[in-house]
Amino acid sequence: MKESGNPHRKLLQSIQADGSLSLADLSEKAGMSQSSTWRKIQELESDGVIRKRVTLLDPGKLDLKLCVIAHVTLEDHHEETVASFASVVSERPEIMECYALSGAFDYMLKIRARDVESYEAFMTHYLLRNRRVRTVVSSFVLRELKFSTELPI
Amino acid sequence: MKESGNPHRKLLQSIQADGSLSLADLSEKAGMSQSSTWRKIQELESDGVIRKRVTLLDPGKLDLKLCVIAHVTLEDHHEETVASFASVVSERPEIMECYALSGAFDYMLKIRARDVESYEAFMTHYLLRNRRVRTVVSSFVLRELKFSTELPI
DNA sequence: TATGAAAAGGGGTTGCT
DNA sequence: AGCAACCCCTTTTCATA
Repeated sequence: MKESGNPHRKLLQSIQADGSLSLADLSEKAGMSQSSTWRKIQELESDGVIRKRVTLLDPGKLDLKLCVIAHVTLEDHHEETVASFASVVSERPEIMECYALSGAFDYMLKIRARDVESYEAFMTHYLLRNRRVRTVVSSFVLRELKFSTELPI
Repeated sequence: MKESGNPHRKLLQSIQADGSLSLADLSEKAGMSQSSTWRKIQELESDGVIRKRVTLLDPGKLDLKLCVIAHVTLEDHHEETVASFASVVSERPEIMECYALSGAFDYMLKIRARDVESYEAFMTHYLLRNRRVRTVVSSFVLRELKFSTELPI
């Protein structure tokens, strides 16, 4: 919340798109000095605008051929029920994304697994076995048309 | 595809989790020499296992308060219909993820917008106005429980 | 040929103007 | 905000098995 000038937006766009750019590259793209660019990045980091830097890997090349979109409803919304579900979500690395939703389902999950068998095993073990989970509807991903981490800024 | 030893897995996990780690950090975590670590990373990059390095930004801090999960069905699956939809998906930055699904709906989309009004505008303009789109069911994200780019390896 | 060590170079970091 | 020095990290080269 401040001066949202063009250079700062340019900077954000650049670091979003490519985390390996050098300060020289970034300052050129943003049209600001190397010093200001560096200081701005520090500011963005301490303000939490920059969450983290990561390396994106190719699931297919790492034997994670299966991606599933699962919709879940719980039996109730008591605090303990919700907390128990949330803890499964945070603990299991197969669950890559999870959102509480408005509408017919309580949650949407994006899950990655090696194959159908390992997904079946994961699902039975961590979701279906849980008495608090009422329904799970799984849709298999046939094709990934887009996966971007770049926010529309 | 070859010797998938523990050190290589450790390396992949480390670069996934933190894209800002130095070679010294990475080689220590993986338990291999700096040289081998460097060479392995080069290999992973040219093999396409490493897709890209990015910086993750906080949507809330950038006035993108709204996240929507939308499910779409098309009127038909003729090549041109599918291609036209795919081009909208690839062009619009608000659409951050899109997957072709098995089951009741053809596609699932994750969309980010500033607020309900701008989402409504985007949706009307790019989805509902498209004659090839039969239905769009939007679920608003009430809470993000998890968003991870780390594959379960 | 593959691996590790250590030199050489470039870029990030810091202080000063 | 810009400049420049420093230092660390990346990258290359060389030596060894």
